[in-house]
Amino acid sequence: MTVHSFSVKDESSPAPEAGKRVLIKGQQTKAVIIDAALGLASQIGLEGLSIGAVAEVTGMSKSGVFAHFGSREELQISVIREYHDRFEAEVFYAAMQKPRGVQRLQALFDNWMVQTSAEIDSGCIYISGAVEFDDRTGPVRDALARSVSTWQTALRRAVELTQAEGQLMREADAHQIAFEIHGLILALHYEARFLRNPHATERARRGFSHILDRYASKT
Amino acid sequence: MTVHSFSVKDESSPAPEAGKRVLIKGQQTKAVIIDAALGLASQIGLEGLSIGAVAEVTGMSKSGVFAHFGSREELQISVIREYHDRFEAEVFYAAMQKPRGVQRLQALFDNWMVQTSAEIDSGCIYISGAVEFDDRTGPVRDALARSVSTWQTALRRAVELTQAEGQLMREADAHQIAFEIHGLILALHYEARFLRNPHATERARRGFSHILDRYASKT
DNA sequence: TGCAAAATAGAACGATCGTTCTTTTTTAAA
DNA sequence: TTTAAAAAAGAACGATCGTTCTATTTTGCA
Repeated sequence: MTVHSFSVKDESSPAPEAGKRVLIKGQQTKAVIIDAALGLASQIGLEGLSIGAVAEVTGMSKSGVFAHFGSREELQISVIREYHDRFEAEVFYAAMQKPRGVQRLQALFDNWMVQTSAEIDSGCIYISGAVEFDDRTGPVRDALARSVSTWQTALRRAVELTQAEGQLMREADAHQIAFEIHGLILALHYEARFLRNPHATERARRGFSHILDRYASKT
Repeated sequence: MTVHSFSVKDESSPAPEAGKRVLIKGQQTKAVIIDAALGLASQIGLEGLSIGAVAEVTGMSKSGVFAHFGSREELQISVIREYHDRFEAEVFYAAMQKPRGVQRLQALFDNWMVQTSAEIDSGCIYISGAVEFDDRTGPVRDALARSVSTWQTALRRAVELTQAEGQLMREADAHQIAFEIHGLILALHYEARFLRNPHATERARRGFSHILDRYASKT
């Protein structure tokens, strides 16, 4: 209820005073664990994420890691939450400083591209997770689907704002536009990460401008 | 060398006479196993595929299943090969009876859509496998990448034929067109399978016609 | 029908998994 | 500095994994 935002902000923690150390030791460690777990999950997927591997990376014992979460599922959900927050910050909020309309939409797409095919390792949890959990049920799948849906809604709103600004056809279906944009990101992820195609980024970029052209308001 | 075809046909088996039983018992069983394994892999992925699960589904013992392949990797590769063959038959060859050009391209896309989001269970191994193996190396990844590349080449050829027929701009980059089409299929898979969005099929279809429009030869 | 070969089963291996329980160490407030 | 709580480690559990080895059954040709 309080967790997923993308534009709706609320603080659920006990209001930390600025500049003051409020994290007790356990919470610091937990943050380190989640960071390591996110790194691992980005490479080998949420399903491949094992507590033993996280323990090894962080230099802790398995039970030490486990104690912070109580179950592997809770660890996975924490990773999803962390990814959500970073995605929100680096893709969504980073684009919000652009003026609404096509500039902001372009910034969202650019940031999304970076997040999806970042040079080093990464790999997008929203994409790998969708494949891993599309046949499963349970809290992990729910958390993932909710996070993805939140982002999709935010993207669609950006499209609608662009329409409202008169830079995209008002009659167009924003869902359809968002669907086609999503496809470009997925193709980028597929080609860049799996097939190691160096032209993928340029193709996605051109595809996006094709979409803008197609739905451009006829002046 | 002899295995991946997509338009180049050659027989590597010892020429079975029509209508005659040539499969020795073991090969029949192997075919049953691969069929079951493909079904499992379509649901839980190539990485989730376990010999124990295949044994249970087929009513055999683990070692009985294992003996046919010698390793789990070989089983995975066999599954990829089987998927390749079915994909080729149901998507590629099924569309080859259409006249070259936009009709054939449309048929390829339609067949591909069915293969990707078939109502019941399924799930496309080319998509899930790409996510599972994008950070790995080895023979399984190689087999998968080779099979996908073969299909992409076939798709691109169909685009080029459509250009040659004068139904798509000759100046357009066939790679770019294939990239955008691929994106629609990936978005369809994502939305239909993970998010259970019932409108995904229609959106993919419309996206495809948008691509045809955009690259249409200016008459 | 007999018989070698092929196919399958069964048991066991080491490894890794998530999890539980117990013990030790570390933390942070009094 | 004392002390109770929090954090972390350590050992062990049952389960499952791929694989190996040996024994049994089934096949298909002579």
